[in-house]
Amino acid sequence: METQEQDHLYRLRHSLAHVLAQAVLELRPGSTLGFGPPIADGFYYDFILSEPITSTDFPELERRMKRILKSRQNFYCEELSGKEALARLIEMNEPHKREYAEELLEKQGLDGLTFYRNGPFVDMCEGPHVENTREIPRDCFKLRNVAGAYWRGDSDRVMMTRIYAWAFETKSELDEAVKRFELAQERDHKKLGAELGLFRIDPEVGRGLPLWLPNGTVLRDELEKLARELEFQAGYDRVATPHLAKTSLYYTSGHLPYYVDDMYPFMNITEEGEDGESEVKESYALRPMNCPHHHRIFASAPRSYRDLPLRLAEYGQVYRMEESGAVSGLLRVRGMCMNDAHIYCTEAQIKEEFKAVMALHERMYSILGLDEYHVRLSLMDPEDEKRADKYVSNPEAWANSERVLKEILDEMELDYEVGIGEAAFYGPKVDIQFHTVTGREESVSTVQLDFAQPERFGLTYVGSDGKEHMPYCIHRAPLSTHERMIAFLIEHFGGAFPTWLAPVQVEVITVSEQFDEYAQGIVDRLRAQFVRAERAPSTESVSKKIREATVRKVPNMLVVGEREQAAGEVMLRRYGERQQHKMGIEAFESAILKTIRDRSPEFQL
RNA sequence: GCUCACAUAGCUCAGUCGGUAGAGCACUUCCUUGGUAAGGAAGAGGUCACCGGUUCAAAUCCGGUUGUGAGCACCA
Repeated sequence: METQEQDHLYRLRHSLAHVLAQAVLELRPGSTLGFGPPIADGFYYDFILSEPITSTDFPELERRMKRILKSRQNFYCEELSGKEALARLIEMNEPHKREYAEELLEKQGLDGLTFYRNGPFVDMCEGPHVENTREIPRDCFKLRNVAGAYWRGDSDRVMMTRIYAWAFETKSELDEAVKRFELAQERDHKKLGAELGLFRIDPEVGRGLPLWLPNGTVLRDELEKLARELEFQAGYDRVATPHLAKTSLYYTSGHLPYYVDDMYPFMNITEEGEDGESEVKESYALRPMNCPHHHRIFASAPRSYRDLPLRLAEYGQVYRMEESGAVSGLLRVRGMCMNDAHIYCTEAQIKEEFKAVMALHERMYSILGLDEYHVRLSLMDPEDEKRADKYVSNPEAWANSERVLKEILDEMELDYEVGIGEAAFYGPKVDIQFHTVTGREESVSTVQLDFAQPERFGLTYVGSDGKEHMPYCIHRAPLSTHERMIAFLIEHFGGAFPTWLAPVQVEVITVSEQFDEYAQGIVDRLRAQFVRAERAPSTESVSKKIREATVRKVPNMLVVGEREQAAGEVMLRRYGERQQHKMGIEAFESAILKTIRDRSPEFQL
């Protein structure tokens, strides 16, 4: 039953895509078609338009679509032979459809193709569709936005105009989805980041180079503290390395030439040669990743199998010249600080270390309250295996590490999807995928088993047999970068962070100025215990001060007046709760210290 | 990088037909000492993103640049 419903929704969306195309061809005669599939929450259709369309044309398009729905058009399916299909597409003057048809017939060896007709509109399409447009409520869809999209998802091909739309079975489901989306936008990390004074991206400093404001810096510090503690317990050693290195380091690492487009241009120090020409004396690069520095630390001393696994950890700042259109808020930046570590181990230790890394992920995410993510095994696309610009050539090692990663995930009984073509240039990886509140998917963490770099760096350890062996390297960053992780945390909590993470943990609010001294005493003793407590300005009304603290999403408010002062008490008002709790100062202090120490999601009364 | 849209006070926004700029909040000062989401008053704050063009006159129209957003491509 449920799948039937879903099938019907699929057919409805798919049919609406044809209705949209029909309306667009009415409004912009001479336009040609790309693809128009159903997607989550609706559908889209791609066009090459004879005249541009913008969202100001949406009312007119929607009117036309409704008229088409009302006109009770039947959907007819027609099967044509390959020859007939191509002839039809030529006649229809649909070059992109024709290109795709040729590919389907030649490469995939199909005998024929189906066409669907409804009213005057004909489209080459697999179907399925509804039987008649009257099955589609006239108020169950809404045009959403217009965007550019490359034909066949290929940036070397033409850019088409894509019109997105929402579509559901009923108007109420549509309204709900639109409402949900609008609410999600309220949680957008860019919006909350500005409102809560967490970070700012200043064009004067540079695109994708966020400035961390005091409140946001608290989030970074707390995350670093979390990582330091859990990684200490997991046997990591902390190191610290510079943000740049000689360019030659990246030749050794193999990042050049694969990665050069993502690196800031090199800093060349020149000197005038004997011929008067200036020549490059030294060249430095801002690092796009931390691994080469860590590899040099591994190489800084002779290593024995007794030293392994060696786990080198650092919150390392890296810089990547992301393309201008990719940069967005904190999600895609050009300067970022990564919860990085490299684990050097023997072949026999790989599985145990990898599993420990996955377990560390789970522990960190459970503390942060993040439970909506999925695991992706990212493999190379076999079609691109030979492409030297895409993947390091070492078929045996690729196959080997692919097998090991699969075995580990299966042994851990983790649910995971497989992402073909998502591998790193030097090996397959396990990615942890999150969705933003508005539905965009991003990798938060990447775990990689690296066979290539230890070899390129000539890393070795002396085994129990007295001979030199090459270590394996596991790259991991469970807390991602500060930038991306904090973007997700802001959206996850809607800016209302749990006490341990909150920039201001306690706001002390006096009923009137005469209790300022009492309030200051509370602030002082909490701050002495490293609780981030503040006193609200004393010249405002109580209501105003409560509103201010609420708007700033401070998790704990303490209201104090005559009654509290007399009894040595505080009145605790938690963010989002109306119920208040009266308690002694000592009781509050020990409760909040425990809440912070345990990183508890709720205040422990 | 590509397509489209947008850019007015710290923030959210208004500004009609082209006639040299406005509100609320925030900020500063004063009054108010108030018991649970905005107490009152006054003040200050702008090269209307930038550069150029059209015009007697440009926030407004045109072109370019930069930045931002959505989407596409990219994403160790």
